[in-house]
Formats: sequence, C-alpha cells, structure tokens
Amino acid sequence: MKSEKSKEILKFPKATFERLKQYHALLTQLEIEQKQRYILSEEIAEMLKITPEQVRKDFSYLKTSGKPKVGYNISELLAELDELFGIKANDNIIIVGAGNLGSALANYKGFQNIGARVVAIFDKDQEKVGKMVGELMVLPLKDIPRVVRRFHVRTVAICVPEDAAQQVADLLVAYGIKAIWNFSTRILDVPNDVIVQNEDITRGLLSIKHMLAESEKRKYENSEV
Amino acid sequence: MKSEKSKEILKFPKATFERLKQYHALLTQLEIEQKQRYILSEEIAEMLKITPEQVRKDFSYLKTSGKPKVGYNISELLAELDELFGIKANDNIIIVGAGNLGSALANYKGFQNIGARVVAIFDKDQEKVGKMVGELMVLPLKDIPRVVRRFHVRTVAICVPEDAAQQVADLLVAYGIKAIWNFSTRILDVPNDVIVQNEDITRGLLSIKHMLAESEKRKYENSEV
DNA sequence: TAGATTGTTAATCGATTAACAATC
DNA sequence: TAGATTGTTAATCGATTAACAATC
Repeated sequence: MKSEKSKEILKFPKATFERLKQYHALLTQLEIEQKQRYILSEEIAEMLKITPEQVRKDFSYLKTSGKPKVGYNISELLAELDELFGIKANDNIIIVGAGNLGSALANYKGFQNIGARVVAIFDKDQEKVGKMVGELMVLPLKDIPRVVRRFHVRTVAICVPEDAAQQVADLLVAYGIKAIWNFSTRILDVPNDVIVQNEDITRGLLSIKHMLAESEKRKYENSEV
Repeated sequence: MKSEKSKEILKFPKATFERLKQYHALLTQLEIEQKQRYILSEEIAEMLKITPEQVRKDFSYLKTSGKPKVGYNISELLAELDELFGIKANDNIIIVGAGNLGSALANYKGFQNIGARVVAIFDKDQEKVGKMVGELMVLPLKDIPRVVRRFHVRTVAICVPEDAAQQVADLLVAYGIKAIWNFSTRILDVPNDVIVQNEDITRGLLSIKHMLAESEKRKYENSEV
C-alpha cells in the first residue's frame, strides 16, 4: 500500500512531463469538440510540431496504449492525464492585484479544465476594493489570511506592479502560502520551501524576436546563393 | 563579411538560450536598481535556482568574461545580451482583442526593455472600438492591414476568446503576419513558415499542482519513517 | 494477407556536472 | 602569497532519434 501511494506520482523525464501538459491541453480541446474518438501519433505530432516517434515514446510512460492503424482513444488518454495531473483534486487559488492582468485571470474560464478555482481577488487600492471582477468582489489585503484559512489556499497569483511584487511575496510567505504564481518580471526572493512559478511573458516575445531574426537570416543566405 | 553577418546569430545550446533570457531579465533588473556593478556566478545561481557552474558554462558562450574574485560586469554583460537578442532593433507589435488580457498587455511597461513596442490594439466589438486602452485607441479589425503595412508589423498578440482564436489567426496569416503570440489555449493551425509562440498560462499552474503534490508526498513519506 | 501504425530497444546526440588549471 | 573565483576540458547523465518487431 505504501508503494501504491508512492507510485501515484510517477517519474517521467522532465522533458516528457512538459509535453504531457501540451498533450493534455490538446486532448481537452479535442474532447470538447467531439469530432473524433481516436487520434494517431502522427496527427498529434503535426499539431504540436514534434515527431510522432516522440509522441509514442512519451505515451509509452503511460498506462494507456494505442491500437495500430487506429490510434489512441482520446477520452481514455485524457482521463489518464487528468488523473496524473490531479485535475479532479480541485485547488483553490487567490489573486493579488485587481488590475487588468488580475482581472483577466479572474475571468478566465479554463481553470476548471485543470482543477483550479479562483476563490478571491485582492487589491491594496481602496478604490478597487468592493468593485466586482467577474463574479468576485475585490477584497482588501488584510482579508488574505482569513480567506487562505477558510478555503485552504496554497497557491497565489501575484499580479501587482513590479515594485510591489517582492513586498507582496513576503506577506504571502508570512501567511504560510505554499506556491507563488508570479506574473511580474521581478525575480522573487523567497524561502526554498516555497514554490515559485515565473510567468514572465517577455520571454516568449524574446523567442519570437530570435526566430524572426533567424528566418530573416535564412532568407538572406538563400538569396545570396 | 558574409561570415561576419552569419555569425550575428550564434548557435547556443537550446537550453542555454532559454537561460540567457533569464539572465537578461535579471540583469535588466539589477541595472535599474544600480545597487552593484559586478555580480558573481554564485549570486546569479542562487537567484535563479541553478548552479554557479551552469552559469559560468553558459557565459562561456559569450564574449564577456568575468574576473576571478570580482565577478561579471553587469552593464557589460547586459549590453552583450541586449545585442544578442536584438533589443536595440525595435519591433512594432499589435494586439488583437481588447479585453482584460489585451489591455494588460497594451499597458505593460516592460516591452521597452526587450525592444518591442505596441503600436495598436484591435477588437471586433463595436462597443470597444474608439475606447482608450492606455494611450492607444481601440481600432476595428478592418484597420489591421493598414497598420501592419504602415508600421511594418511582423508580430501579433492574439488575446481573443478561445473560439475566435483560429479565425483571427487565419485572418492574420492572410495579412502576411510572420509571428503569432498566442495567448489563447487553443492550438492554432497555421502554415509552417508562420512562427507561433504559445503563451498558455495553464501550463504554469499544472507545474505548481505537480510540485505541490510532490512536496506533500515527501512530507507524507518522511512522517512515515 | 498486405500495409500501416504502435511500442520498445539500441544508438546517437545534447546538456549538465565534475574536476581542475588559470588568474585575479 | 593564499584563497577565491573564473573558464574549460572531460566524464556523466538524460533526451531524442533510428530501427524494427509486434499487432491490428
């Protein structure tokens, strides 16, 4: 029974784990569309711009298996991934910062697909407190501990301006928060047992810039030959 | 001279390139703070939760070198990374979708640090057209081709609801856009020569869920011994 | 049955870590 | 000078790709 319990979180290659998240998103989408019941590794590969061999290799770590010439059962695969990511075990999260970004997050409908729910949104600005964001009323920061206790909140999204991010993080750590979802570009300094997930969007744009530069370069070289 | 030109975009290990973006963000922050002129590989490593050896290995691909016992000159390192990422070559980008997320993006101040500028924001909703988002007036979709031509826009951020994302992508591809910065969770189907950068935020939350589950598991196991 | 696709093993490739000489 | 830190080479580790048998 112990070994059972321990096995619940399997050890995948880190790279595989990252792709499993992509498969999960794709399969969720396909499941909603209801257009097909099976999917080939080839089709998945094409949509995610990877190779079919890679897809099959990744799936070989799962219990679900595919049928030659038929592919993988979408519902079955999705169910296993849901289980794997603990989608059914709902996580209550809160948002600090009720600006545009915080509001966008609060209104985001996709959280239910990954077993998360936004239970409250906070702002230090008295002007914003009391206003509605979607179905939530903006609360003052002092209410954070109460909400955290009541809803067993472990994860907090920080959506405040750069210069307030560290301060808010310190506060949350003091309140016993386990994980910070950091939407500021500020590198946060927190104790080692607090999980920080940086969601610095500028990284994506840097990748685009780089890829654009590379394709320009290729064009230049080809025209030269 | 050809070889000069070709060398402008150096070949780094992919993993190193990803970390270079983190170093860039960190150094940008330190440069703004003006608290120190030099930084040790050890200090960088601690802030980014990697090893100092990794940092030095990554930097060995750069021209900038550090001084034993002194570290790396922050300005010098940042200047090289700026050059490397083409920060000085400004990129004009546009945003489609003037909801909370699009508005957050339009108001984001950090773009200048990575050589990007939002020149326009669009929405299909007539109610939103004409309203101000920061310093930009929301424009109707039909104005996209004009703006793209006038500002040489290559990159577009898609901030529309899930079910409109593919449609907008098709439109943009037809207008000759080179790169799509996709903020919807929808997997987009576009021609191979169009760059797509997916900014699916739910992935970060899945990582958090997984890390929380792992640390719970560790706690459980330790208490059992 | 023939052909297509899966799943797995082995080979290759790439990234990280370890070790240590060079240098301030 | 002694000690700390950098930078590089070699060793290890991990991930991807190739090859191919199994199977529908």
